Amino acid sequence: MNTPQNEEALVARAHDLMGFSLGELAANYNITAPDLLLNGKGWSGVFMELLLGATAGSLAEPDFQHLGIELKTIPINQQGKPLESTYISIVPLNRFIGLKWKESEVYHKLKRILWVPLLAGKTISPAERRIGRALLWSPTNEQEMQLQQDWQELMDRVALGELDAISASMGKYLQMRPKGANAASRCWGIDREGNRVRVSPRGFYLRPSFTQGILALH
DNA sequence: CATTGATCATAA
DNA sequence: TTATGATCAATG
Repeated sequence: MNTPQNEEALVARAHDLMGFSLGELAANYNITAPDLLLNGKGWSGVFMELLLGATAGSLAEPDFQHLGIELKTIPINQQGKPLESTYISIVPLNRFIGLKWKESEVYHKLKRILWVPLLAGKTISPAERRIGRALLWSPTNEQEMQLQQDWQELMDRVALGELDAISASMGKYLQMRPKGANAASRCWGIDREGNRVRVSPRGFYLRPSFTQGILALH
């Protein structure tokens, strides 16, 4: 799939997909949707990248590199309410020295997002999910201030090596939670004395209360 | 029933 | 291992 050359083309392409189920669209590509969501958690996101022509692959950059736009699918119920939090990026546990908000991966991804709602639910298979109205979004000044505050509070703890003092209950909009294959996963981090140590990987997530406000705008 | 901590699939 | 894409499931 070729990549859209501008925002308008990207949004138009996303709107053309509205109303289709992922199974219907997958058939056009001779792709089979996973039977169970458990075994294909990320499938709908990857498939939407294909449909819309994303270019970043597994790079730590916005999906549409030339447009500076990040793509996020978001599961919603019939009332339009998000069913899950939204993963944004990995937490830099070992390369955060001097890191400023505007240089962070979180900021670069959050500054412009194409949200693609998927009508979902426990009884709806991946193939049965239907595409809703896509929405191109950027945080308001007020939202960005709060996001930055959340990020700073969490990263301050990281910088002090106080990972054990961080819980998912911190952060008004942006939270920090485990992000790994399992609880035994390890990456490099810093302890309170500044030593390199093995720690469990974390990720930044947007709370459903925040994304609900975004989707409710339209 | 919303939330927090844990988990699944895949690429390089 | 670190990154992408996310949702699961135990718990309060």
